[in-house]
Amino acid sequence: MSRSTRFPAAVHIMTLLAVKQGECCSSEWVAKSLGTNAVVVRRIMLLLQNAGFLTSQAGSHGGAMLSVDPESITLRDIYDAVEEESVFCMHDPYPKCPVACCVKQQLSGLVIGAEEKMKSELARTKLSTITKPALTEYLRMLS
Amino acid sequence: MSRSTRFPAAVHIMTLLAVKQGECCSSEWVAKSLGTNAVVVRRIMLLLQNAGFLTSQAGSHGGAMLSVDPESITLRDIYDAVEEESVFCMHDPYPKCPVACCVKQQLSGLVIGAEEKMKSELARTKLSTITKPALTEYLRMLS
DNA sequence: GCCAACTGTAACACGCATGGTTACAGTTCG
DNA sequence: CGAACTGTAACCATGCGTGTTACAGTTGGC
Repeated sequence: MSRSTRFPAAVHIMTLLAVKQGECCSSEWVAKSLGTNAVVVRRIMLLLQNAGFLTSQAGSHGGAMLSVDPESITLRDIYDAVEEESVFCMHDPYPKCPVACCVKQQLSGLVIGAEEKMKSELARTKLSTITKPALTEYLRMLS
Repeated sequence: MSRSTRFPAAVHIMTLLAVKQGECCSSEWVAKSLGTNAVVVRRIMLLLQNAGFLTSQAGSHGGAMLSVDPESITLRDIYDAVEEESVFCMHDPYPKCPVACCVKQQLSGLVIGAEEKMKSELARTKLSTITKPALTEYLRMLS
């Protein structure tokens, strides 16, 4: 896979923390649900911490906890927190060709606009849209 | 660079052919403007041929020619022709965790929608929007 | 104070997509 | 026939993302 799975993983992490609201979750436990390694989870959690979406505590009985209301952030916020690269990658045309330069310049603006539309769509969905049904599923499993 | 430069390169190629409308352009010549190799150009040209956007002719004085009106196709058409992978890549969560499965299922639909918005934005721009100013630049260079 | 259970972080291996490059068979025109 | 092309295969280098191990630092409980 050439594209990053960080975004879906980050949403997954945030949802798990939301479901376990109030409890500290160890990266080991979270990694089980993601089907991956604890270190991978901690790497993504660091990005989410930098964005202020969760806090983590070292030491025994430590772990991570949500520090925002799922109602107050959107999928775009999560996307921006973990995915810095643009989905488009410009090539590097011959600088002395006027056609090449013209194309590059115009296209640059257009792809930024297109990517922005994608992010705007992500912004229309609150994290709670994901976490609420997940909580329901979780409670059903417990009973 | 992990993301593909095929889309910008393809738009660049189509623009060069539009500017040289009626003439056969060799992949060697196109490659100069792109700042890359002739084989790389031919690889992308094959995708554009499959989409019916250009035709190429083997043999001496061969090369490629545009086979569509720049007014009649959009950047989305070009994007779809050369870029098959989704920009989002789902992770593979632990299948027995109800939260994991719930997140994956919901997110799948949402990211498809977001990507569609991006493509829709590309569809708003005709190829001619790029080729017209490029032609102007080209003519200015000749004079 | 010590141990167990955590996080943070570095280091390295691995797989995979992309692009660069060379090579060569096939086609076409003069 | 030879020159100038395309189409295509083969191989390498590079970069990114992920998996994995290892280890220093922190915290709570005994």
